Amino acid sequence: MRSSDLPEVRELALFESMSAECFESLMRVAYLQTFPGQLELIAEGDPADFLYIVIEGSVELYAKSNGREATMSIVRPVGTLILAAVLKDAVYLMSARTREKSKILLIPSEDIRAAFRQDNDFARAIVVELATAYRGIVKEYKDLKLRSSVERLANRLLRFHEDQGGNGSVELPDDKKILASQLGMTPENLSRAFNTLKPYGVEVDGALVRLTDLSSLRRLAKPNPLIDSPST
Amino acid sequence: MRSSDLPEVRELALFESMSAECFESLMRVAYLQTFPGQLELIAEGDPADFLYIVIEGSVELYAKSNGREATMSIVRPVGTLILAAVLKDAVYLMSARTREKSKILLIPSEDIRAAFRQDNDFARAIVVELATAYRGIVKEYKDLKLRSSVERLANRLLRFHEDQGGNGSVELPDDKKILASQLGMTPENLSRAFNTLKPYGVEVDGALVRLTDLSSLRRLAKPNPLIDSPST
DNA sequence: GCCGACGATTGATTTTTATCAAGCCCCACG
DNA sequence: CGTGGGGCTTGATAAAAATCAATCGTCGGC
Repeated sequence: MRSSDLPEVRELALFESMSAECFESLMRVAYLQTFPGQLELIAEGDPADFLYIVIEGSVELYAKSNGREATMSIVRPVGTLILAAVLKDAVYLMSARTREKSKILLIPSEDIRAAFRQDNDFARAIVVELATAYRGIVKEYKDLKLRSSVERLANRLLRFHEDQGGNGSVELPDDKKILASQLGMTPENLSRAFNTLKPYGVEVDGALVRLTDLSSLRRLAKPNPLIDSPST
Repeated sequence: MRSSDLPEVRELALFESMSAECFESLMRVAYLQTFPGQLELIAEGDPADFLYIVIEGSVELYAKSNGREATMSIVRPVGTLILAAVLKDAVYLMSARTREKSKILLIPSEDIRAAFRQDNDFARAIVVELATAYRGIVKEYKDLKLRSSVERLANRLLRFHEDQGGNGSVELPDDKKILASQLGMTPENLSRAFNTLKPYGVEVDGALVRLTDLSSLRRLAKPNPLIDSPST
């Protein structure tokens, strides 16, 4: 494919400082594919053959062990999956499935590693990307270790609220089932957690949540920038 | 200080491919200091002024929120703390305290970032270090999200056992209080978890644990290389 | 050598969370 | 149009984990 097909990829922080030459040669070996929904793109344990970049749609990263399964995160356009495995030439630690029909760019990992060796600016961009990803998961780990499930939900709602402009209402971006798994609880418990938050001005109507008493919700949630702010 | 003072630092994966020149100039601005035990080196939220490298002793990384506190990890010689914050020029997400009298090398973060800009081999070494750290915490997050506390303990014991040569007995590297916090449980619950493992051949005597029925313990723990193996 | 602090353990109890079961609603599909 | 399945909720119950309280033992400091 040609790089002109995907200006938005070129604008990714990961690629924008890359030399034109390197970028072109990466794009030449890349595949742009459209996948149906609910398709397993990656199974954990498989060798990392490709770097995946979500162009349209969305992808769920999840992990399994014994019979259990947990959603790790949702990747939306334009975002990359599992850069760390690609760089280390290791196996994937997480599985990935499309949530809906999605357009994905696949770049062979050997070519990513070659570009990383050749292009110093690219190597530096990767460092920033990895450092950001690392700090992101540190925050999620703290969230899970230091808070109860009701607190996690309250803080997540406040974060959504801020992301969405902060006008008192929130649109849940995914199914409640997935939200529950992201927050480390069962769907039943998520439902009950919403009920617990009712006295704090949380009114649920399907995917729409109204926050009618923010100060009281904040008092309960005690949001912490070192856990909740998106990119500190 | 002179680089000849610390051959073991030069041998760190992070520094070994660095140019002699860059390494020398980093070492010139570095401080080697000895701290007493139980001293708070870093408070989360502070700007990342230094990269810390543990030369002797050990350092506990922990996080706080509301009243609660959780141990994130223990760094032993020769290991680095909070590289990601240094590279992003951000605030620390975790606090750090010495566990015992410890010798620490401090390198101003601005100098680390300068070296990262100048020395391409160093930039690449950082990528590997960060990717490894990222995958490490992904595993811990999976551990916490997908297993019960007894399973976490069983798997941790099996990992210690392997690290220590696998001769049927295990020496716990830290206080049980810290082990409990690392595993995401209270000390009381750790004690009870050891008791529930007794039928699986786990005999505790202080910091010494004897594993007398490995196959039965493994059957319970169901170790998973994508969670438990140190550096996959 | 004694005291006090702290780690560890145990028991009793409460809180939190998961599991099991049933029912509702809505939408896609025949 | 009806029907079936999936997402969601609710209730009842069970399991897991935390909390509170008390005790024991050890070790360092006075």
